[in-house]
Amino acid sequence: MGGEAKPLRADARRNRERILDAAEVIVARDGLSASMRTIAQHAGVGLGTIYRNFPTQEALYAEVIIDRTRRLIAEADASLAADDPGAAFFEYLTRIVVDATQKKTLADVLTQAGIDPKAGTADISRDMRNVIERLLVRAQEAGAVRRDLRMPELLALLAAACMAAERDQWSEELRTRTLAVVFDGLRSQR
Amino acid sequence: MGGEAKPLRADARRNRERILDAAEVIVARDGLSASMRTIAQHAGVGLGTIYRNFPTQEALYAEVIIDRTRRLIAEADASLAADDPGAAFFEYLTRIVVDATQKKTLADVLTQAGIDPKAGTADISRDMRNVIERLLVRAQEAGAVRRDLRMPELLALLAAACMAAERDQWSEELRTRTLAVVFDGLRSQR
DNA sequence: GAACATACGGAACAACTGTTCCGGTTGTCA
DNA sequence: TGACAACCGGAACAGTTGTTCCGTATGTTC
Repeated sequence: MGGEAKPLRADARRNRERILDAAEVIVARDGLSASMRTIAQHAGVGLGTIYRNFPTQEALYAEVIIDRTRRLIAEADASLAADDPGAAFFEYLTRIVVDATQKKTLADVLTQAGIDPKAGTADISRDMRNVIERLLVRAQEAGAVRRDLRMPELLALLAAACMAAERDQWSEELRTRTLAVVFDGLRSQR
Repeated sequence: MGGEAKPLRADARRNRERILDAAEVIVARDGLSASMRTIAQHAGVGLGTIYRNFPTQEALYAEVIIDRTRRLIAEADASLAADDPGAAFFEYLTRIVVDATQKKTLADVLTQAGIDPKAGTADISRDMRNVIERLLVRAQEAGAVRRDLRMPELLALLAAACMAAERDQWSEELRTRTLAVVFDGLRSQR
Protein backbone atom coordinates (compact mmCIF):
# COMPACT_ATOMS: atom_id res chain seq x y z
CA MET A 1 0.00 0.00 0.00
CA GLY A 2 1.34 3.46 -0.87
CA GLY A 3 1.70 6.10 1.82
CA GLU A 4 -0.29 9.29 2.22
CA ALA A 5 1.67 10.96 -0.59
CA LYS A 6 2.13 14.54 0.59
CA PRO A 7 0.31 16.18 3.47
CA LEU A 8 -2.50 18.35 2.20
CA ARG A 9 -2.47 22.04 2.80
CA ALA A 10 -4.65 23.10 5.72
CA ASP A 11 -7.38 24.70 3.64
CA ALA A 12 -7.30 21.83 1.20
CA ARG A 13 -7.91 19.29 3.92
CA ARG A 14 -10.74 21.37 5.33
CA ASN A 15 -12.37 21.62 1.93
CA ARG A 16 -12.06 17.92 1.35
CA GLU A 17 -14.00 17.29 4.52
CA ARG A 18 -16.62 19.84 3.57
CA ILE A 19 -17.09 18.20 0.21
CA LEU A 20 -17.48 14.75 1.71
CA ASP A 21 -19.96 16.02 4.27
CA ALA A 22 -21.99 17.84 1.66
CA ALA A 23 -21.87 14.87 -0.69
CA GLU A 24 -23.16 12.58 2.02
CA VAL A 25 -26.14 14.82 2.65
CA ILE A 26 -26.95 15.39 -0.99
CA VAL A 27 -26.45 11.80 -2.10
CA ALA A 28 -28.62 10.65 0.79
CA ARG A 29 -31.32 12.96 -0.51
CA ASP A 30 -30.98 12.73 -4.30
CA GLY A 31 -29.29 9.39 -4.76
CA LEU A 32 -26.90 8.73 -7.61
CA SER A 33 -28.50 11.50 -9.66
CA ALA A 34 -27.21 14.22 -7.38
CA SER A 35 -25.24 16.80 -9.36
CA MET A 36 -21.74 18.04 -8.75
CA ARG A 37 -22.96 21.64 -8.79
CA THR A 38 -25.44 20.96 -6.02
CA ILE A 39 -22.74 19.43 -3.89
CA ALA A 40 -20.28 22.24 -4.61
CA GLN A 41 -22.89 24.80 -3.66
CA HIS A 42 -23.87 22.94 -0.50
CA ALA A 43 -20.22 22.65 0.48
CA GLY A 44 -19.53 26.34 -0.22
CA VAL A 45 -16.82 25.38 -2.65
CA GLY A 46 -16.07 25.77 -6.34
CA LEU A 47 -16.42 23.00 -8.86
CA GLY A 48 -12.71 22.91 -9.49
CA THR A 49 -12.04 22.21 -5.83
CA ILE A 50 -14.12 19.07 -5.97
CA TYR A 51 -12.25 17.83 -9.00
CA ARG A 52 -8.88 18.40 -7.40
CA ASN A 53 -9.90 16.11 -4.55
CA PHE A 54 -11.84 13.54 -6.52
CA PRO A 55 -10.92 12.69 -10.09
CA THR A 56 -14.51 12.06 -11.08
CA GLN A 57 -18.06 12.09 -9.83
CA GLU A 58 -18.06 8.35 -9.55
CA ALA A 59 -14.99 8.44 -7.33
CA LEU A 60 -16.63 10.95 -5.00
CA TYR A 61 -19.84 8.99 -4.74
CA ALA A 62 -17.91 5.77 -4.22
CA GLU A 63 -16.14 7.42 -1.28
CA VAL A 64 -19.45 8.45 0.26
CA ILE A 65 -20.98 5.03 -0.22
CA ILE A 66 -17.92 3.30 1.16
CA ASP A 67 -17.95 5.44 4.29
CA ARG A 68 -21.58 4.72 4.91
CA THR A 69 -21.30 1.02 4.25
CA ARG A 70 -18.33 0.76 6.56
CA ARG A 71 -20.53 1.98 9.39
CA LEU A 72 -23.22 -0.56 8.56
CA ILE A 73 -20.64 -3.33 8.52
CA ALA A 74 -19.39 -2.26 11.92
CA GLU A 75 -22.92 -2.56 13.26
CA ALA A 76 -23.20 -6.03 11.81
CA ASP A 77 -19.94 -7.02 13.45
CA ALA A 78 -21.39 -5.96 16.77
CA SER A 79 -24.53 -7.99 16.11
CA LEU A 80 -22.44 -11.09 15.61
CA ALA A 81 -21.80 -11.19 19.34
CA ALA A 82 -25.48 -10.94 20.27
CA ASP A 83 -27.09 -13.56 22.49
CA ASP A 84 -29.99 -14.35 20.21
CA PRO A 85 -28.71 -15.01 16.67
CA GLY A 86 -32.20 -15.07 15.24
CA ALA A 87 -33.21 -11.74 16.70
CA ALA A 88 -29.86 -10.25 15.73
CA PHE A 89 -30.34 -11.36 12.15
CA PHE A 90 -33.83 -9.96 11.77
CA GLU A 91 -33.00 -6.77 13.59
CA TYR A 92 -30.06 -6.15 11.33
CA LEU A 93 -32.13 -6.65 8.20
CA THR A 94 -34.63 -4.17 9.57
CA ARG A 95 -31.89 -1.70 10.33
CA ILE A 96 -30.66 -1.87 6.77
CA VAL A 97 -34.11 -1.19 5.37
CA VAL A 98 -34.57 1.71 7.76
CA ASP A 99 -31.27 3.12 6.59
CA ALA A 100 -32.34 2.72 2.98
CA THR A 101 -35.52 4.64 3.68
CA GLN A 102 -33.53 7.56 4.99
CA LYS A 103 -30.58 7.51 2.63
CA LYS A 104 -30.31 6.34 -0.91
CA THR A 105 -28.08 4.07 -2.98
CA LEU A 106 -28.02 1.27 -0.43
CA ALA A 107 -29.51 -1.27 -2.77
CA ASP A 108 -26.61 -0.62 -5.11
CA VAL A 109 -24.14 -1.72 -2.51
CA LEU A 110 -25.97 -4.95 -1.87
CA THR A 111 -26.08 -6.02 -5.47
CA GLN A 112 -23.11 -4.07 -6.75
CA ALA A 113 -25.13 -3.15 -9.78
CA GLY A 114 -25.44 0.23 -11.41
CA ILE A 115 -21.98 1.20 -10.31
CA ASP A 116 -18.82 0.69 -12.23
CA PRO A 117 -16.77 -2.03 -10.52
CA LYS A 118 -13.69 0.09 -11.08
CA ALA A 119 -15.12 2.71 -8.75
CA GLY A 120 -13.91 0.72 -5.79
CA THR A 121 -17.21 -0.17 -4.21
CA ALA A 122 -16.67 -3.80 -5.14
CA ASP A 123 -14.50 -4.48 -2.08
CA ILE A 124 -16.82 -2.97 0.48
CA SER A 125 -19.71 -4.67 -1.25
CA ARG A 126 -18.06 -8.01 -0.74
CA ASP A 127 -17.38 -7.23 2.90
CA MET A 128 -21.00 -6.32 3.39
CA ARG A 129 -22.19 -9.55 1.88
CA ASN A 130 -19.74 -11.54 3.93
CA VAL A 131 -20.91 -10.14 7.22
CA ILE A 132 -24.53 -10.70 6.27
CA GLU A 133 -23.73 -14.27 5.44
CA ARG A 134 -22.18 -14.81 8.83
CA LEU A 135 -25.29 -13.42 10.49
CA LEU A 136 -27.40 -15.70 8.35
CA VAL A 137 -25.44 -18.84 9.13
CA ARG A 138 -25.60 -18.12 12.85
CA ALA A 139 -29.36 -17.62 12.66
CA GLN A 140 -29.76 -20.80 10.69
CA GLU A 141 -27.69 -22.80 13.14
CA ALA A 142 -29.88 -21.44 15.91
CA GLY A 143 -32.92 -22.71 14.02
CA ALA A 144 -34.36 -19.23 13.56
CA VAL A 145 -34.10 -19.22 9.78
CA ARG A 146 -34.95 -21.93 7.27
CA ARG A 147 -31.99 -24.06 6.33
CA ASP A 148 -32.58 -24.01 2.58
CA LEU A 149 -32.20 -20.25 2.33
CA ARG A 150 -29.15 -19.19 0.32
CA MET A 151 -27.42 -15.86 -0.09
CA PRO A 152 -28.62 -15.00 -3.60
CA GLU A 153 -32.29 -14.92 -2.66
CA LEU A 154 -31.60 -13.26 0.67
CA LEU A 155 -29.70 -10.47 -1.07
CA ALA A 156 -32.37 -10.21 -3.71
CA LEU A 157 -35.02 -9.81 -1.05
CA LEU A 158 -32.98 -7.31 0.88
CA ALA A 159 -32.15 -5.24 -2.19
CA ALA A 160 -35.77 -5.33 -3.26
CA ALA A 161 -36.95 -4.08 0.12
CA CYS A 162 -34.31 -1.37 0.15
CA MET A 163 -35.20 -0.13 -3.30
CA ALA A 164 -38.90 -0.02 -2.61
CA ALA A 165 -38.48 1.55 0.82
CA GLU A 166 -36.11 4.11 -0.66
CA ARG A 167 -38.27 5.05 -3.60
CA ASP A 168 -41.67 4.93 -1.98
CA GLN A 169 -40.52 6.22 1.40
CA TRP A 170 -42.07 3.43 3.43
CA SER A 171 -43.66 4.60 6.64
CA GLU A 172 -42.72 2.81 9.83
CA GLU A 173 -46.03 0.96 9.80
CA LEU A 174 -45.73 -0.17 6.21
CA ARG A 175 -42.18 -1.28 6.79
CA THR A 176 -43.18 -3.29 9.85
CA ARG A 177 -46.07 -4.98 8.11
CA THR A 178 -44.13 -5.72 4.94
CA LEU A 179 -41.05 -7.04 6.63
CA ALA A 180 -43.24 -9.17 8.90
CA VAL A 181 -44.40 -11.05 5.83
CA VAL A 182 -40.89 -11.44 4.46
CA PHE A 183 -39.52 -12.55 7.80
CA ASP A 184 -42.23 -15.17 8.15
CA GLY A 185 -41.12 -16.42 4.77
CA LEU A 186 -37.52 -16.56 5.92
CA ARG A 187 -38.52 -18.57 9.01
CA SER A 188 -40.97 -20.96 7.46
CA GLN A 189 -39.51 -24.46 7.45
CA ARG A 190 -41.27 -26.63 4.96
CA MET B 1 -66.64 12.58 -23.38
CA GLY B 2 -65.50 14.25 -26.61
CA GLY B 3 -65.43 12.25 -29.81
CA GLU B 4 -62.41 11.35 -31.89
CA ALA B 5 -62.13 14.94 -33.13
CA LYS B 6 -61.13 14.60 -36.77
CA PRO B 7 -59.97 11.44 -38.55
CA LEU B 8 -56.20 11.43 -38.94
CA ARG B 9 -54.63 11.46 -42.33
CA ALA B 10 -53.43 8.03 -43.48
CA ASP B 11 -49.71 8.69 -43.06
CA ALA B 12 -50.32 10.38 -39.74
CA ARG B 13 -52.13 7.37 -38.35
CA ARG B 14 -49.40 5.06 -39.60
CA ASN B 15 -46.72 7.16 -37.96
CA ARG B 16 -48.64 7.26 -34.69
CA GLU B 17 -48.60 3.48 -34.59
CA ARG B 18 -44.93 3.36 -35.46
CA ILE B 19 -44.14 5.74 -32.65
CA LEU B 20 -46.13 3.75 -30.11
CA ASP B 21 -44.50 0.51 -31.21
CA ALA B 22 -41.03 2.00 -31.03
CA ALA B 23 -41.75 3.61 -27.69
CA GLU B 24 -42.90 0.30 -26.27
CA VAL B 25 -39.68 -1.39 -27.30
CA ILE B 26 -37.42 1.41 -26.13
CA VAL B 27 -39.21 2.05 -22.85
CA ALA B 28 -39.16 -1.67 -22.13
CA ARG B 29 -35.40 -1.54 -22.61
CA ASP B 30 -34.39 1.80 -21.14
CA GLY B 31 -37.24 2.55 -18.76
CA LEU B 32 -38.38 6.08 -18.02
CA SER B 33 -34.98 7.45 -19.02
CA ALA B 34 -35.46 6.56 -22.66
CA SER B 35 -34.94 9.62 -24.84
CA MET B 36 -37.27 11.04 -27.45
CA ARG B 37 -34.50 11.01 -30.04
CA THR B 38 -33.93 7.30 -29.57
CA ILE B 39 -37.60 6.60 -30.06
CA ALA B 40 -37.84 8.87 -33.09
CA GLN B 41 -34.86 7.14 -34.65
CA HIS B 42 -36.19 3.68 -33.89
CA ALA B 43 -39.56 4.63 -35.36
CA GLY B 44 -37.96 6.13 -38.45
CA VAL B 45 -39.67 9.41 -37.78
CA GLY B 46 -38.70 13.01 -37.04
CA LEU B 47 -38.89 14.54 -33.60
CA GLY B 48 -41.60 16.93 -34.68
CA THR B 49 -43.80 14.03 -35.71
CA ILE B 50 -43.74 12.64 -32.21
CA TYR B 51 -44.69 15.97 -30.72
CA ARG B 52 -47.64 16.38 -33.09
CA ASN B 53 -49.06 13.11 -31.79
CA PHE B 54 -48.09 13.42 -28.15
CA PRO B 55 -47.92 16.80 -26.45
CA THR B 56 -45.07 15.76 -24.21
CA GLN B 57 -42.74 12.93 -23.35
CA GLU B 58 -44.75 12.11 -20.30
CA ALA B 59 -47.92 11.76 -22.35
CA LEU B 60 -46.24 9.33 -24.73
CA TYR B 61 -44.82 7.21 -21.95
CA ALA B 62 -48.15 7.23 -20.16
CA GLU B 63 -49.78 5.86 -23.30
CA VAL B 64 -47.24 3.06 -23.52
CA ILE B 65 -47.61 2.18 -19.87
CA ILE B 66 -51.38 2.26 -20.06
CA ASP B 67 -51.43 -0.11 -23.03
CA ARG B 68 -49.20 -2.54 -21.30
CA THR B 69 -51.04 -2.39 -18.02
CA ARG B 70 -54.34 -2.92 -19.77
CA ARG B 71 -53.06 -6.25 -21.03
CA LEU B 72 -51.95 -7.28 -17.57
CA ILE B 73 -55.33 -6.37 -16.16
CA ALA B 74 -57.03 -8.49 -18.80
CA GLU B 75 -54.92 -11.44 -17.72
CA ALA B 76 -55.93 -10.87 -14.14
CA ASP B 77 -59.57 -10.79 -15.11
CA ALA B 78 -59.14 -14.17 -16.72
CA SER B 79 -57.47 -15.49 -13.58
CA LEU B 80 -60.49 -14.50 -11.53
CA ALA B 81 -62.42 -17.36 -13.06
CA ALA B 82 -59.78 -19.97 -12.26
CA ASP B 83 -60.64 -23.07 -10.26
CA ASP B 84 -57.95 -22.70 -7.65
CA PRO B 85 -57.98 -19.16 -6.24
CA GLY B 86 -54.73 -19.69 -4.37
CA ALA B 87 -52.83 -20.92 -7.37
CA ALA B 88 -54.34 -18.20 -9.52
CA PHE B 89 -53.18 -15.56 -7.06
CA PHE B 90 -49.61 -16.77 -6.82
CA GLU B 91 -49.33 -17.42 -10.51
CA TYR B 92 -50.47 -13.92 -11.29
CA LEU B 93 -47.94 -12.38 -8.94
CA THR B 94 -45.26 -14.43 -10.64
CA ARG B 95 -46.43 -13.33 -14.03
CA ILE B 96 -46.14 -9.71 -13.01
CA VAL B 97 -42.60 -10.15 -11.78
CA VAL B 98 -41.66 -11.97 -14.98
CA ASP B 99 -43.09 -9.10 -16.95
CA ALA B 100 -41.12 -6.63 -14.87
CA THR B 101 -37.92 -8.54 -15.58
CA GLN B 102 -38.49 -8.21 -19.31
CA LYS B 103 -39.93 -4.72 -19.47
CA LYS B 104 -39.41 -1.76 -17.26
CA THR B 105 -41.52 0.78 -15.37
CA LEU B 106 -43.93 -1.78 -13.97
CA ALA B 107 -43.21 -0.92 -10.37
CA ASP B 108 -44.26 2.63 -11.15
CA VAL B 109 -47.71 1.49 -12.11
CA LEU B 110 -48.14 -0.43 -8.90
CA THR B 111 -47.28 2.42 -6.63
CA GLN B 112 -48.13 5.28 -8.92
CA ALA B 113 -44.89 6.99 -7.92
CA GLY B 114 -42.40 8.72 -10.13
CA ILE B 115 -45.09 9.65 -12.61
CA ASP B 116 -47.10 12.79 -12.63
CA PRO B 117 -50.70 11.96 -11.72
CA LYS B 118 -51.79 14.34 -14.46
CA ALA B 119 -50.24 12.02 -17.01
CA GLY B 120 -53.28 9.79 -16.82
CA THR B 121 -51.70 6.67 -15.39
CA ALA B 122 -53.60 7.18 -12.16
CA ASP B 123 -56.77 5.55 -13.51
CA ILE B 124 -55.14 2.43 -14.89
CA SER B 125 -53.07 2.24 -11.74
CA ARG B 126 -56.26 2.11 -9.69
CA ASP B 127 -57.75 -0.55 -11.96
CA MET B 128 -54.63 -2.65 -11.58
CA ARG B 129 -54.76 -2.44 -7.84
CA ASN B 130 -58.45 -3.27 -7.81
CA VAL B 131 -58.07 -6.43 -9.79
CA ILE B 132 -55.17 -7.53 -7.61
CA GLU B 133 -57.29 -6.96 -4.57
CA ARG B 134 -60.04 -9.16 -5.93
CA LEU B 135 -57.53 -11.94 -6.58
CA LEU B 136 -56.23 -11.51 -3.06
CA VAL B 137 -59.64 -11.66 -1.41
CA ARG B 138 -60.54 -14.82 -3.34
CA ALA B 139 -57.28 -16.44 -2.31
CA GLN B 140 -57.83 -15.47 1.29
CA GLU B 141 -61.38 -16.82 1.29
CA ALA B 142 -60.02 -20.07 -0.07
CA GLY B 143 -57.58 -20.18 2.84
CA ALA B 144 -54.54 -19.98 0.58
CA VAL B 145 -53.33 -16.63 1.89
CA ARG B 146 -53.08 -15.34 5.44
CA ARG B 147 -56.11 -13.36 6.49
CA ASP B 148 -54.24 -10.47 8.06
CA LEU B 149 -52.54 -9.49 4.82
CA ARG B 150 -53.63 -6.09 3.54
CA MET B 151 -53.17 -4.38 0.22
CA PRO B 152 -50.48 -1.85 1.24
CA GLU B 153 -47.93 -4.48 2.19
CA LEU B 154 -48.90 -6.71 -0.72
CA LEU B 155 -48.32 -3.86 -3.15
CA ALA B 156 -45.11 -2.90 -1.40
CA LEU B 157 -43.83 -6.46 -1.74
CA LEU B 158 -44.88 -6.68 -5.34
CA ALA B 159 -43.36 -3.34 -6.27
CA ALA B 160 -40.18 -4.28 -4.45
CA ALA B 161 -39.88 -7.56 -6.32
CA CYS B 162 -40.60 -5.84 -9.63
CA MET B 163 -38.00 -3.17 -9.05
CA ALA B 164 -35.31 -5.62 -8.03
CA ALA B 165 -36.13 -8.07 -10.81
CA GLU B 166 -36.11 -5.24 -13.30
CA ARG B 167 -32.87 -3.67 -12.21
CA ASP B 168 -30.87 -6.78 -11.45
CA GLN B 169 -32.39 -8.90 -14.22
CA TRP B 170 -33.34 -11.82 -12.03
CA SER B 171 -32.70 -15.19 -13.64
CA GLU B 172 -35.53 -17.68 -13.64
CA GLU B 173 -33.88 -19.60 -10.85
CA LEU B 174 -33.34 -16.58 -8.66
CA ARG B 175 -36.90 -15.45 -9.25
CA THR B 176 -38.26 -18.84 -8.31
CA ARG B 177 -36.21 -19.08 -5.15
CA THR B 178 -36.91 -15.52 -4.06
CA LEU B 179 -40.62 -15.62 -4.72
CA ALA B 180 -40.83 -18.96 -2.94
CA VAL B 181 -39.72 -17.21 0.23
CA VAL B 182 -42.14 -14.34 -0.23
CA PHE B 183 -45.01 -16.66 -1.03
CA ASP B 184 -44.35 -18.71 2.08
CA GLY B 185 -44.59 -15.48 3.97
CA LEU B 186 -47.89 -14.68 2.32
CA ARG B 187 -49.26 -18.08 3.25
CA SER B 188 -47.98 -18.38 6.77
CA GLN B 189 -50.85 -18.19 9.22
CA ARG B 190 -49.63 -17.28 12.65
C1' DG C 1 8.04 39.01 4.98
C1' DA C 2 9.29 37.37 0.58
C1' DA C 3 8.90 33.66 -2.71
C1' DC C 4 6.79 29.77 -4.46
C1' DA C 5 4.24 25.67 -4.83
C1' DT C 6 -0.33 24.60 -3.87
C1' DA C 7 -5.14 25.24 -4.07
C1' DC C 8 -9.15 28.11 -5.17
C1' DG C 9 -13.41 29.67 -7.84
C1' DG C 10 -16.08 29.73 -11.57
C1' DA C 11 -16.25 30.71 -16.56
C1' DA C 12 -16.04 27.82 -20.59
C1' DC C 13 -16.58 23.43 -23.15
C1' DA C 14 -18.81 19.39 -24.87
C1' DA C 15 -22.42 16.29 -24.72
C1' DC C 16 -26.68 15.37 -23.55
C1' DT C 17 -31.80 16.38 -22.66
C1' DG C 18 -37.02 17.91 -23.90
C1' DT C 19 -39.33 21.04 -26.78
C1' DT C 20 -40.38 24.51 -30.51
C1' DC C 21 -40.52 26.10 -35.12
C1' DC C 22 -40.68 26.40 -39.91
C1' DG C 23 -39.64 25.49 -44.93
C1' DG C 24 -40.81 21.77 -47.64
C1' DT C 25 -43.67 17.54 -48.70
C1' DT C 26 -47.68 14.79 -49.20
C1' DG C 27 -52.28 13.03 -48.68
C1' DT C 28 -57.11 14.39 -49.77
C1' DC C 29 -60.97 15.95 -52.07
C1' DA C 30 -63.40 18.76 -55.44
C1' DT D 1 -55.22 17.41 -61.68
C1' DG D 2 -55.00 21.30 -59.09
C1' DA D 3 -55.26 23.53 -54.61
C1' DC D 4 -55.01 23.49 -49.87
C1' DA D 5 -54.88 21.89 -45.33
C1' DA D 6 -52.49 18.52 -42.86
C1' DC D 7 -48.26 16.62 -41.88
C1' DC D 8 -43.32 15.81 -42.20
C1' DG D 9 -38.21 16.07 -40.84
C1' DG D 10 -34.72 17.96 -38.46
C1' DA D 11 -32.25 22.28 -37.40
C1' DA D 12 -32.34 25.36 -33.62
C1' DC D 13 -33.22 26.70 -28.76
C1' DA D 14 -32.93 26.48 -23.82
C1' DG D 15 -31.72 23.95 -20.00
C1' DT D 16 -29.16 20.14 -17.93
C1' DT D 17 -25.15 17.63 -16.98
C1' DG D 18 -19.83 16.19 -16.01
C1' DT D 19 -15.36 17.95 -16.73
C1' DT D 20 -11.39 21.10 -17.93
C1' DC D 21 -8.71 25.18 -17.59
C1' DC D 22 -6.57 29.18 -15.97
C1' DG D 23 -5.94 33.70 -13.73
C1' DT D 24 -6.08 34.68 -8.92
C1' DA D 25 -5.52 33.94 -4.00
C1' DT D 26 -3.57 31.62 -0.08
C1' DG D 27 -0.97 28.60 3.00
C1' DT D 28 3.84 27.31 3.88
C1' DT D 29 8.69 27.73 4.38
C1' DC D 30 12.97 29.94 4.92
